[in-house]
Amino acid sequence: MRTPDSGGSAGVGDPADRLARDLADVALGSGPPATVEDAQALQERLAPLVRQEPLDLAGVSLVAGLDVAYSPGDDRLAAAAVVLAAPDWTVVETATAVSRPRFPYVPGLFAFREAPALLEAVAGLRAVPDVWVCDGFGLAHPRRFGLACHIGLALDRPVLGVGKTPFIGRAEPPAAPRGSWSDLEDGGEVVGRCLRTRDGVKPVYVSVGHRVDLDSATELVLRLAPRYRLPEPVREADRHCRARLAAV
DNA sequence: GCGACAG
DNA sequence: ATCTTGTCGC
Repeated sequence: MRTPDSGGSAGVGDPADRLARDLADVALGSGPPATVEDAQALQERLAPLVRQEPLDLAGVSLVAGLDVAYSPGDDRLAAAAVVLAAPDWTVVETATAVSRPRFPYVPGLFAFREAPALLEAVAGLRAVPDVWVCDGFGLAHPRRFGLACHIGLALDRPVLGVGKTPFIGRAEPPAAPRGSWSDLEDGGEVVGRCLRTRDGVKPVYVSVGHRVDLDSATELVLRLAPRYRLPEPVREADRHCRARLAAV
């Protein structure tokens, strides 16, 4: 039985566990931070909890994709969580949630806008994916704690981020062939990878969210994008959240 | 100080 | 994110 002084791995009284609960509270609606400063401080406290570790790709049979779409007319937004099965990435389950943004769009604080709705959609899923793919960044973030990290810690599952346009850092253009990549560097450290998923087509940016490493993330994204620039989970999630919004 | 800035 | 036509290329 676990007691407060039993020591060892994370218990409910642990600092790490407290932070994880703070994050879940924020993400699930006990209210966003009151100020930009509070939000940034929360990210700084949580960033050290991100873990990078190899992911056994041979054991990956279910992959989830997450994305959000905004309504042109009103202030609604729709989040989608989709699950695809290996090896051909057929969609096997989808869940969506419609809500309103509770935090303004501030570069770097993106997650406080989208994570609540995304986690609401995730809660409607029955499957247990082996790894999750977010539309956005993870460690490639000013405080090394982007959306993919928020989701990763909230779920305590392997998560990686795929961005379409550069946010922070610098990367040399990868060679033209699909599979070529270059380091995305910021402040003297490698925070992600600039990866070419199609011959001669604009690259994507891959970064670690939680419980994966860059090599695993890169290889997985490549496998998830056999035909289009963006990985299938992200494309499907994008398709579903838009459809949900259109479906009044 | 100024510009840049995921979705 | 969203507002937006046609067009070049595989």
